[in-house]
Amino acid sequence: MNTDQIILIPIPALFSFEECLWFLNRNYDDCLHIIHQDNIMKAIEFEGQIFLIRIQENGSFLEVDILIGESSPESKRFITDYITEWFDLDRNIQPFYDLLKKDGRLAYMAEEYKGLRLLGIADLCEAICWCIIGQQINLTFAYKVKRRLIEKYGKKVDYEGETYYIFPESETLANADVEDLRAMQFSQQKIDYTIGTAKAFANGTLSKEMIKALPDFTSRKKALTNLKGIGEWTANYALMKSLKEPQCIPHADIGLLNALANHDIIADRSEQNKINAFFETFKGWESYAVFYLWRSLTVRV
DNA sequence: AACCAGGCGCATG
DNA sequence: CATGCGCATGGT
Repeated sequence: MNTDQIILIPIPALFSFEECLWFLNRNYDDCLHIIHQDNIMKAIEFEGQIFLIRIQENGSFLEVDILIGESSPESKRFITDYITEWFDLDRNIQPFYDLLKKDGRLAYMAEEYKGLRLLGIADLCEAICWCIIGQQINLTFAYKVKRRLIEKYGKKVDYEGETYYIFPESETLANADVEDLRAMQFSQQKIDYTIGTAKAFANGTLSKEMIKALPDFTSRKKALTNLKGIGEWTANYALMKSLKEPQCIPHADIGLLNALANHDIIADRSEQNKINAFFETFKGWESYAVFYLWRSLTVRV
């Protein structure tokens, strides 16, 4: 490959590409990336152009190959930033590991999940739509619905017999056909929420930059929950995945509650005081604690 | 075959 | 503010 098509990104301490890939894969069918033995491929868009990138480990670097798309200083900068954010490479997670090791129930995670990073969703609209799809249904089904939506409305690029998709533009979703969404097994409410969210992004009422610019966590959450279909759970999830806010707790998340119960942190779902006390000990790292608890739900064989 | 899913909005008390 | 209900349907 032409060296001009290659980007090398230094790997930070406490980073495991393999752990991250495994989490992205798990046992679900996510259509926004394709994972092979030792690399991951994904289509992303920059200035109206679709890029296909392949990421793999190369010594102490992540090697990014630009398989489709014009390599330029600008596009390389964009891709580097994109991957840095996606894999949360800029964060020093040592303080989180120090907290993990202090908690007898979770200390094992510092070894078993060593180097796992909070995987992000760069596009805020995508993160919210994904939440809406996933509300109150099982993940296997949620991924099916997501795939139907993306295959119908997303941009795509073909490469060596595979198709790589990009989450639909908010403008496209804002004008999505209600009957189509029903056929994809969106409930009527979720159609309203999804199109409403897409419209807010499309008409400029809402944007990631706008949310970022708000002064504090509470006001950022409030700006999201003002939208129909975005409750406490969705707002926390979206801020965690898209803005990488460190203090997100998707209260009432069924997976989180199950994980807390598995670790004997709570006995049943009503023990809010115990949940609060637990997260109090992870002050400033709540999102990471949640993410690692989610990780614990899928056992590696 | 009943019960559960990475919830939310709205109506009540 | 807290609780309860309908939504909607696949997965286990």
